[in-house]
Amino acid sequence: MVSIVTVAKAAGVGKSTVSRYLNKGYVSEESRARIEKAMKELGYVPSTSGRSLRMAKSFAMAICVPMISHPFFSRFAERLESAVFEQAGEASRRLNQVIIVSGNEQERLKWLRERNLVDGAFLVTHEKFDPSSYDLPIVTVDRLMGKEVPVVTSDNYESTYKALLYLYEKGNREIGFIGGRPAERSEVMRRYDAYMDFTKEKGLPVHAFYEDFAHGEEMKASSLFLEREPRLDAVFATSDTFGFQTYRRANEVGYGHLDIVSFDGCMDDIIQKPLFTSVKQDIDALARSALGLLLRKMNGEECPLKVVVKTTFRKGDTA
Amino acid sequence: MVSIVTVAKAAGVGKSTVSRYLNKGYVSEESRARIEKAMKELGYVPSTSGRSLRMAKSFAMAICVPMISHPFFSRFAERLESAVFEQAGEASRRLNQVIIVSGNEQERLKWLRERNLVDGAFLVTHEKFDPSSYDLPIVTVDRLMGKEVPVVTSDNYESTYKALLYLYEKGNREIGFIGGRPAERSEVMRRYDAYMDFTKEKGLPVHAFYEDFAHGEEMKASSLFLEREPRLDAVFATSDTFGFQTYRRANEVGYGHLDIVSFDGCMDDIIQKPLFTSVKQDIDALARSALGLLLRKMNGEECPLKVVVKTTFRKGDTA
DNA sequence: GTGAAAGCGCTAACAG
DNA sequence: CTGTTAGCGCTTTCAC
Repeated sequence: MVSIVTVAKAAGVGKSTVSRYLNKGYVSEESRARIEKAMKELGYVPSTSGRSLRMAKSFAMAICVPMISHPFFSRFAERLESAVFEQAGEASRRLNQVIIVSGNEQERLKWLRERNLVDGAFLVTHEKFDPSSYDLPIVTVDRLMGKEVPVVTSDNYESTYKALLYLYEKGNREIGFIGGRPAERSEVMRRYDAYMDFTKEKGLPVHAFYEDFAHGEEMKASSLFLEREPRLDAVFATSDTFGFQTYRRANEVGYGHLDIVSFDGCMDDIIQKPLFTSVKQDIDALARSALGLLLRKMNGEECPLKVVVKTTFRKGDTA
Repeated sequence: MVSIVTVAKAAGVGKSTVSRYLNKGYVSEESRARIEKAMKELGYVPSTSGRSLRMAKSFAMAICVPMISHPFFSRFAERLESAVFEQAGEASRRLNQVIIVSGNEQERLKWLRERNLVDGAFLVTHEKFDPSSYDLPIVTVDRLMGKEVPVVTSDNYESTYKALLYLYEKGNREIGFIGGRPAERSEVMRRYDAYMDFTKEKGLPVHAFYEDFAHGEEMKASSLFLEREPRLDAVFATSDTFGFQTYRRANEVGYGHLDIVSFDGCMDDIIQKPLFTSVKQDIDALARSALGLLLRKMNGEECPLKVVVKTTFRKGDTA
């Protein structure tokens, strides 16, 4: 294997000079040129294990999601992964790999942490969890974990409010709300706040179905909801999965016309028809922001505690 | 940090004895007890970076998929990840982590390989690719890469044939076939073979739409297909996404009754209604088999070149 | 600016 | 069965 020593010999310098070159330390123009030449010729690539051992870092990070097969989570993971790879660079000492943890957050993260297999983590879960139990830089998406843990989120309140206004201005007066209530404090709850405020302000009746469903129970929830609320003319759903199931169920039971707006708007490539009218989260921006925050945290830099990413309203076929 | 030396001292033995203990070498009952005690008390956890450096291995593997947000791929990744974590064990030197590569297979795998960041890889892609360009143990799902690369796959031919027979026995005589034709040699093609054989044997007309679509083009393809074939009474789709889009499109244009069977059957949790009549792949078994093969390959053990996993036929609402 | 040397945690000879 | 030793590739003092 071609190591730093091989390069040093070929370039006729000491190995620490090569290391310094790699780490942007002071190196003369002369040495720099010879080192670069040697590296190119030998096809040198720095060894991550060497660095890891020496620096007690892994250059890897974990992304924890409840279920990787959920549309939003898988897309988030996808964007995050690209973002990490882009900034990894050629011979740098930046973050290299993303390890996906799907479910079992506590156990897996503990395991990875103990072995120094990750330098930081993103939490996109709602699992009950004590952040202080790990001394590991953490950034969450949507989840509020306390003053020290930065969170990246969408403008949940404003965009939900706007979507409701849209439904209202179309003439709807019986507007329902369906969604999963997070078990832990989460920015996602702002969507519910917006609904409650909106209905109050406009003097509309409240038709909310907001409980702690597991992912995968959307179908059941939607059925119950429509059964309980037989006179809605519109529904705001906190996720595509809820929106889709409500749409399906309404068709199935011949509910009559129902305007539907869903939050997320990330399933356009799977369900192209009907195109859901949605509040689209900017998943790419969420992922990039989250990465930015984590990198800062890991470097001990100043780090904002909250980043809000703008959503866009996309009119589709369902409202 | 508590290392092997800390443990050795506490136990009053040499560090190589501890190492031997860890690696199932010869250790006296006496030493074993003292080491175990010391480890427990100190909360020792072996360092992966130390091992990686010494053994020139990463204990990580890559799973390459075209798109992690595709239902089948994300579920496969999920199962694989659990399987890996289960066998990782307490203080073992087995595979530890799964690194997901979504898209950009060539570039990313090269990058990971150069840095010794993976010991092996699963390929679930159809990207054009020369396996010999990496000296890395590889196992594929469905894809045929040559005599040295083991493949895990479902009983594509038999199960497709059975599904077609089912449609036939329901009385259908105009049975269509829609699917994406893999760019590279793939076991998936056996589904098409089965269709061609079946129609020939039964003397049925061929209505096949089988081209090299990208993931995400299912909707367009289904529309074109139904336009071109206005008289079908049944369709066999090579994936849930194709099946779903065909179903949607047929409803949309008032196609008339159409029995649909889809391959995969992995979207039941997203699209619970209608429940698709499907040939369900046993994703968990596929993942476990693939892992088994890769582990063998990585250990240089004897390794079967092909493992076929049984599917099950599940009658739903669509046929 | 640069090189020599130490050492991160581990495994694998090797000699006992 | 066990301890000593060397060394994986790297970064980081510390003198020069």
